[in-house]
Amino acid sequence: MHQTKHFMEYDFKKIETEWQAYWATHKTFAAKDGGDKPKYYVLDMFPYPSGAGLHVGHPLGYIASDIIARFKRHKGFNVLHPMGYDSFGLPAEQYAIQTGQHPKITTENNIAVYRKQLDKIGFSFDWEREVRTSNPDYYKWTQWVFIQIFNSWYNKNSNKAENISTLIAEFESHGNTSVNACCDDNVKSFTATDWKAFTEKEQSDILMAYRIAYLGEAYVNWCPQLGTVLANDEIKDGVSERGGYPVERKLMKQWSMRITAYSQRLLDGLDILDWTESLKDAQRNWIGKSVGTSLRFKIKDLGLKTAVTSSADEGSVSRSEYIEVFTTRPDTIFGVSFVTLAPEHELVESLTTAENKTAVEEYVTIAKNRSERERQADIAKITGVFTGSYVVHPFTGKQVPIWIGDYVLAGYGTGAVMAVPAHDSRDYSFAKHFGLPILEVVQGTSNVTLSEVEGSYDAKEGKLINSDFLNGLDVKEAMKKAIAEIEAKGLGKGKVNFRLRDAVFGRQRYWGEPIPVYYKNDIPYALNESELPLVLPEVDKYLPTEDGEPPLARAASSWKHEGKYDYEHSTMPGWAGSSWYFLRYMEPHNSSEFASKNLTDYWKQVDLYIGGSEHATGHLLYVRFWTKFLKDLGYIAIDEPAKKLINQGMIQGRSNFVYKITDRNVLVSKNRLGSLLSEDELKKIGLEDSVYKWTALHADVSIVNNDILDIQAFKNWREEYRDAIFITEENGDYICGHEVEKMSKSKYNVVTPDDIAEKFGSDTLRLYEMFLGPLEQSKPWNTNGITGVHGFLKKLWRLFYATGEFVVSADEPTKGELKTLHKTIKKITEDIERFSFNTSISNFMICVNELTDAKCNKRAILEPLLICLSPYAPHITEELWKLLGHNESISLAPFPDFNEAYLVDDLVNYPISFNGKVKFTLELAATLTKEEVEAIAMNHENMAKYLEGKTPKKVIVVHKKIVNVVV
RNA sequence: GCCCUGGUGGUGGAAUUGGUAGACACGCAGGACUUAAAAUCCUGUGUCUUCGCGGACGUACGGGUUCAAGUCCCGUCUGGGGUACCA
Repeated sequence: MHQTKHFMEYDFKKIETEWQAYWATHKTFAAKDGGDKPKYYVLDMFPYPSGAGLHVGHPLGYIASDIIARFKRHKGFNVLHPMGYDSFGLPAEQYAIQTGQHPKITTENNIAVYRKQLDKIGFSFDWEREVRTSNPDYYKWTQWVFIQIFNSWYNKNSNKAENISTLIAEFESHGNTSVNACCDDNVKSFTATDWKAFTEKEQSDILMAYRIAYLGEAYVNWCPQLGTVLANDEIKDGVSERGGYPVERKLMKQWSMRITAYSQRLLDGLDILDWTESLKDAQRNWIGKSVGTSLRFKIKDLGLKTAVTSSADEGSVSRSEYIEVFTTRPDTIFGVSFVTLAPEHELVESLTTAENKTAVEEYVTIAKNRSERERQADIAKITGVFTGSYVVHPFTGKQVPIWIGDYVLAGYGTGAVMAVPAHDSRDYSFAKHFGLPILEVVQGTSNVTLSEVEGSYDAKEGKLINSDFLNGLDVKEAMKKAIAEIEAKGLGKGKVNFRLRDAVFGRQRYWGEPIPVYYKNDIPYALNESELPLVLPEVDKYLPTEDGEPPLARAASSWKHEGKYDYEHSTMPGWAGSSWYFLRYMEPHNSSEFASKNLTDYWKQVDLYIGGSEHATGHLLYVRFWTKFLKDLGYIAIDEPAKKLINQGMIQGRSNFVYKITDRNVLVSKNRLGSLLSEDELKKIGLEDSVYKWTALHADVSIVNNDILDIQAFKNWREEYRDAIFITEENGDYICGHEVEKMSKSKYNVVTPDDIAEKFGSDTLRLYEMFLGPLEQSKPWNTNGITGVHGFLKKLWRLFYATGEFVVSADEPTKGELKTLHKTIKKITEDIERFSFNTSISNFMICVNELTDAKCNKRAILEPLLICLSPYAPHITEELWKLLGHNESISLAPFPDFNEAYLVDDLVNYPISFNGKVKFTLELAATLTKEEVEAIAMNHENMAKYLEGKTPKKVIVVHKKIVNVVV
């Protein structure tokens, strides 16, 4: 008797460990490199194995992708579903700095923890293909890609990257005058003869200006405390994301990637991708294309000394007589009331008149030294200074003052703007602040003039006024005409600008890929492919050297190329390894190529990519860039890494609080706060009256159940509260407060998947995470409903064990049972295909509820149901599948076919509504025509009651849907 | 500020193309089984009103389109995410 009982219970722990072991030993989920089946590649965004391990938020996306992977296998696809680790990164390095432990050890330990946690959830990853970016046999190929990029230039004529040798050949035969490349702005022109006469160093410098991976001067976010450069997305609120240290702007020689060469293609590529519009919008904004025109303003000669510029320019006139601006609103040219230069603008000094010199110098010094952080802090503060000089308006001939303002950025456009305060809010604020004129030239549709409202009219709609030859035109026409006029007069030309900046590629850190470059006579050379990998050397400390060199400068003196030449001391940024990893999974153990062409051709691109939206503008732009680059050079056949992409929402933490009276060891239950305390209580805690101050303290969520604190557990948890007095509710409960916050250790609100798996099993965890709500929506974690999905699994189990023993019947299913099954197959398939996992679980619940009510234990129904459910709850379904007598894993079974015939209803339930409000319903034969339905409804006994003697104006019958009577 | 999202019972959420709002689950209340608890099962549960039948209201708010609006349009409020003067 006892044994039978043990058998009939759903023993998830035993089932789950056994099946996880089975999948591992049978390599059930290994992907095949080819075959007759169509391929399907499902990828999760690369995790960084942090020391804290996984919390319940992390697996959300993995569970979704795993369901898809398993579903696609049932549907007959050859599925590639790999996992690995983006294992270079700052936390392990910070830990190394603090403790001296090699980041490699830290990383390995963390990975071991991750792996154990992942295995427990029952994912169908092909672990044979695991990759780690910090392994030399992986980063060998990251370095190889770098060398390809270093050895390439971007040819605007062919509109793709080409090997640098084609550029050198062009230089040797024609110089650079007819080269149409993406390169540094200030490259001088030279002839073939010049080129041949240049020294090796000079040639190297020139080529550097063309390379797609190049060493250049760049303003970077320098973090002195970390001794490294940070990317924009590694900075939050002006301080480093990790560590929270201040960050300043600094001009440094840095390795960079000419991603800007790909701006237009990165933008265009978005159109064909099946990504969410919001994600695509984020990328579009980040790339920031603006179409406008360049325009030169002649500087009014006030007897200033001749301006000196560093760059030669096209055209016959020396640029020093002009200020060039970029504008997207050439139509507003007659509204220009001043011109503003960035403080760093090269003409600032020469344009400053003697009487303004002191003020300008003072301003420029302050503005230049203001760190990014300060500039962000008082963004609202308007600062600027007048130079004393003027330009001449190209159409009116009037003089226009030249100002300097730090709202103009040196790095965008030309570093100078034509200010139209009436139609640009930034110019408007500046003009208001300094009392400069505001000239209205666009009349909005509202007919309200600017003097009647505060602020500028920025919209690109309306008619031009006060604008000479543009008068009466609408904005669009005026733009065209203005550009035509500007071009005709030789003042400028139509131009496109991008907000996207080149990406800094060097980090002054230890724990990253060494950049495969060495320096000989001050010239950087890339390593030969045969010399890869350049292995990360050992160092005594993970800090910069005393004279500010990166940690790699600490490597043994023998760490030199050919024993003599210094290697580059910077390492690659975190995004290097993740920019191509999806390709390595296609052939992770290839030692002669990053992946062979026949395999990249077979797997092509990721069919479904799941990950967090925080990577919208970082990782996802870089991986698109590298993919396009590798395509250009012919290494791969596709130019977008992922066809479809879904962002899973964040799972936030739900923190609990207890309330402590200041200076007393007394904790007050939430609902008693601010209420009167009894005489007894006051006496106990030594207070005169019920007025007191209190603070909220985080309580560990694991000792709080439905906001009720386990007081004893709390005392055990916190030594200092062992003797605390608890002011509870009347029933003796201590109620905690709660708040939604980020899940983190310091807030004691972390829930790990292990906790859940221990209590309810991994199948329950998987179902519950999906049941919580739509995948893409953010939501706080809370276990309130978990018993519901756990109960569902038990109910499923009981379908097989209704009598206490495992019994299934071979009887023919009834019409009703078949309907239940096929309705479920249909819904589940639709739901999976639109990634609506929460509703599919509801549908499974409905199905099991109906089968339970029907007392159905028929094999013909339960077998297909198990297959449908197995992507969601793989362990329990494997077990029941085996008990049904199968020897092979359920994951190999084909998905059941859906048969519409079982769903056809004989009757339709027609709601009868009056003016849209439903009053009663009618069950009518599905075969009835619209007219018959109308006739039956109108003659129904209830009709008179609701018509209240009125004649219906109109009756609308929507076939098989609804009847609406208009009265 | 700008861009993107969301706002539906006590709670998580459902309603796929405009066609019975609140599926499914939690919680709560009552009941069955049990010495008791756990587990399981049954019934009820949007709000107001009514003894009840029923009726009225109801998808953030205000308008509109429509025979019919959670769904479409206009305006407002509000939660969350991204971005930071990009001319």
